Amino acid sequence: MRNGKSIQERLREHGLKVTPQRKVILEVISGMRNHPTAEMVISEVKRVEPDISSGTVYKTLDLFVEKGLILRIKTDRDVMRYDPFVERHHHLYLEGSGEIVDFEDHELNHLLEEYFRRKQIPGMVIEDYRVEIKARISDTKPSANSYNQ
Amino acid sequence: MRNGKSIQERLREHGLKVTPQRKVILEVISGMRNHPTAEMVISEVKRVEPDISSGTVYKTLDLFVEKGLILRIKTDRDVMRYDPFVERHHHLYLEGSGEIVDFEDHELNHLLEEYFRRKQIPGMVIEDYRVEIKARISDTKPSANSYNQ
DNA sequence: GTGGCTGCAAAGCCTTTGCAGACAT
DNA sequence: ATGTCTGCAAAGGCTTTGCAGCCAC
Repeated sequence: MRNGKSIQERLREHGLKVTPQRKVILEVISGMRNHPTAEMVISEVKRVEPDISSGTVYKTLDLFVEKGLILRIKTDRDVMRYDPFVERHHHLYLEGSGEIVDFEDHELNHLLEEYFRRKQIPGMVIEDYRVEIKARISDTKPSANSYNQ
Repeated sequence: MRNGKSIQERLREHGLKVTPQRKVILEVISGMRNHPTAEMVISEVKRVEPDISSGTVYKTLDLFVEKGLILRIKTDRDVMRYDPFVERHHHLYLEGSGEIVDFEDHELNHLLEEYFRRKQIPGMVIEDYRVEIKARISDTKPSANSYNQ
């Protein structure tokens, strides 16, 4: 509904059989823009439909990734995370909180498109790319730079 | 020795007590440029010094990451991987094999440096960034571009 | 001498798997 | 009608943890 297509349509378009569980899971994760862990998806899903089992959610998330409905996000520790937003975008990995925030910027996309159009890697076909940005919240002192530790 | 500093020096410089185990682990991982998993490091380490325990390797890898001697690499499934090469560089994630290959390119680094110098993200301090590139080995037809699938 | 490090093994945790029954098409 | 999906629970696999003894400084 957010993008004009019903949940059913989106499932069917990706060659998936429509079941109540899949509808709930896709609906729920589509609304989560915080790059949820499986556990976060599970608890949201169970809020809507308490009888869905965790195993089903795991299996379904795998399936959605495989079919391109969602992305699996790389993390350097931690557990698996998922992203319902599949267009090209980048990620800010926040130090400390461990939060992952979307970073979309037309200029950056353009820059990289240009670059990768020119740059060919011998023997390779580039399928996708994204920038992972490590960042931290700046100390709340907009007035001056603060050096700490 | 590869970069003019002894293993001991590198440990001490990073504020670490020098132990035989740490020397072996750092020595071994410094020579591995294939982004090894913990398991791969462990088996290499045990080849040199069979009595080092796996737990110690895990603890030591964590410590090295924390102290900035090595990097932990993001993967979207799979297990943890490590990278002894800490300068700015990018990663090619190869479809199929799951291999991760270093990608260094001055032009790309320059492009991004420029970009991030101009681009400030409000409330954030950018600490690091790298591009993750999803790629696959192209079919072995060097003569012409090959369109497949 | 002492705080930190190691080895060992067990525990922990997230995720996957197997299977019988239920369901979508 | 049937091939697939679900729920349940157990198994799996990687990583972490606790603790006693040892070691680097």
